[in-house]
Amino acid sequence: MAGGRSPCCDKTKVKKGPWSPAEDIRLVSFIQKHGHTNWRSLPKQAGLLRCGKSCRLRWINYLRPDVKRGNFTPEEEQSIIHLHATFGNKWSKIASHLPGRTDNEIKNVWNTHLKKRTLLMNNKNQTPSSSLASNEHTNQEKPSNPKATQPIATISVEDIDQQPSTPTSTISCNSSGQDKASCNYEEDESFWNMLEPQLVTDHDMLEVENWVRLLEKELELTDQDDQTKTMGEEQAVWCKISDQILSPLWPTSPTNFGLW
DNA sequence: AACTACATCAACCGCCCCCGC
DNA sequence: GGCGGGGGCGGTTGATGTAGT
Repeated sequence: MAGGRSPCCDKTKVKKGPWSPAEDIRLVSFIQKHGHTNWRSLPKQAGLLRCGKSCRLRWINYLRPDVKRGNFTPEEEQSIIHLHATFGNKWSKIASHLPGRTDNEIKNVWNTHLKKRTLLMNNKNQTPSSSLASNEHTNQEKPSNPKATQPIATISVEDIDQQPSTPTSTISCNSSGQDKASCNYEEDESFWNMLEPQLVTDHDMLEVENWVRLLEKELELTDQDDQTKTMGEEQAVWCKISDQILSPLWPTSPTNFGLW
């Protein structure tokens, strides 16, 4: 890097740290309308004081509608162990075998849980359990297209509810507004359909714009408020978005939400 | 109840790869 | 073929939550 390439953004003019609900909404609505052809210019176009890379990370890891939230199932954990044995620290490669899971999430799970577990196993001179071996064939070579597979796991509302709630991880598949029934959205073809590129009509655009405007108005998330709201207030606002507005719409009624 | 240590995970940083010019 | 820019990846950090004393 001698000679120095230009930094991806002006570090003095970008906001760092946890994302606020208002920023999330801005990013989601912008990507819904325009997609993400250029991450570097996206923050400026979307009116975000963020680095393009930060936007990309936020979208990929948390805001994408197909991101699976909640605890990893034992099957997923075993898959990660096996895939790590095969690929090493190639987290994106491992993630490609686990639909809905991100490399960052997998990396975290490995570093916090699975690494220790495998070390313990190795110390005890044990091979992974027989159940693990039986899972090997079912999980190791998962096609990257999740549509072509059986669901690798079923996320239940209870699973998700067990997660510590953080104000920065909220536009997610959290159907807390629903009953305690499990959320088998992966089996729902409409869920996967919404991930496919679709023709965007003017009517769709209008609906999204209206939806975002309604949200911002209802929650008083105007630009002016962005500057003045305290973090606590933002968290409260975000709980409101998550519990009252997003949850009933997403993912059970993706068509209500947007354009995918 | 207060304090400390440990665990978790979202986010940042910097390097590398790929692709277009 | 070389160069530059953008995107992607992996390592690391720091804030926050939780358990233990």
